[in-house]
Amino acid sequence: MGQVEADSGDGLDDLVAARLRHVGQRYTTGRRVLIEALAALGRPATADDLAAERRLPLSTTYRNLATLERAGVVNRVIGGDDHARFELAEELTGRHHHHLVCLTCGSVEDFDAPAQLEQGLARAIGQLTTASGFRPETHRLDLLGTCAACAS
Amino acid sequence: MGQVEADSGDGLDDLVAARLRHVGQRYTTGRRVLIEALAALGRPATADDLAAERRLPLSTTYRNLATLERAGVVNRVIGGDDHARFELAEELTGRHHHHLVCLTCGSVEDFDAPAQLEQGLARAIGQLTTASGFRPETHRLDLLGTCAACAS
DNA sequence: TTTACTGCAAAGGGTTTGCAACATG
DNA sequence: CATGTTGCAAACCCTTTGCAGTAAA
Repeated sequence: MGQVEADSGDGLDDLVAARLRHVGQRYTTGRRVLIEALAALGRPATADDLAAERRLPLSTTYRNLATLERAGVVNRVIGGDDHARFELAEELTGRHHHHLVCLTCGSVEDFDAPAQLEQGLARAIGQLTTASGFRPETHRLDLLGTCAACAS
Repeated sequence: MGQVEADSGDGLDDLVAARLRHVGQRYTTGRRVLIEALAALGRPATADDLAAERRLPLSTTYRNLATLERAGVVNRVIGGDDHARFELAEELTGRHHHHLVCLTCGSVEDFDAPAQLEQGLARAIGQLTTASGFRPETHRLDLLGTCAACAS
């Protein structure tokens, strides 16, 4: 499918607005704030993080993150604890990546896999499709371990 | 570290008993039932599944699964919904594998990755160790999509 | 007989939702 | 004006825990 690229701030805004319109939703201030926070942070954040940093009510934060997820603008990420984390969808950032998950504090960082590994993955996934009834849409590759902060 | 193999039923029992003893816990009937159910099922199951099938109280099921996890006998698996899923640890089954996660119903199935892919993964992980402060311990590779049952 | 385990009921904690007021197209 | 959105508070639901009784070493 079409991979869309977003370079600077306002280009991203336009894209988000378009996607929201596409599912019959508005691009309100609260949602723009969330997008800005996610773009600025550059790694998966919990709803708590976002709500606290931008002084938003938790309920609205969750609701808007859900809406943005439905619009294909935000992705939910599974971390190391029971907090859901959110990041900008890869389609928006134009950058496929994976996650380093800290088993101690639950934090998540981004990490780029070598191209060769991605190719191997794609090949393996292609083979699998025929073997079982499962229809793969995407994959997630996480490295679980200890982050720099927790290792010290 | 040492990879332990478990062939038939009672060998597995002995292994589990040893691991439990090692953390000062007993191998009770309830725990044996859980291990049996997990071994019979052959794929990640929710606490609900296990409790319902074997007529066990949910609380005891959760508690025993936690104990078994602490003993290194059971692993917690992240699925497609908010239910935690559990499976026998790879050290016990002697079989490294990954998961097919259904985005529709949340179910999880096992799947073996090609050896070549695993090698590529190991290599990429090795390179990463030096590049960042993150210390990887293990990895998880999940294919997200639609299971055979939900595709129909 | 000491220590671990069970089962019930109640509490925890992240997430979602009902509802009335508000804002936006 | 019609519809989507907000914010508070309450509900939800998976999971954990306190406690009194039971079973195992």
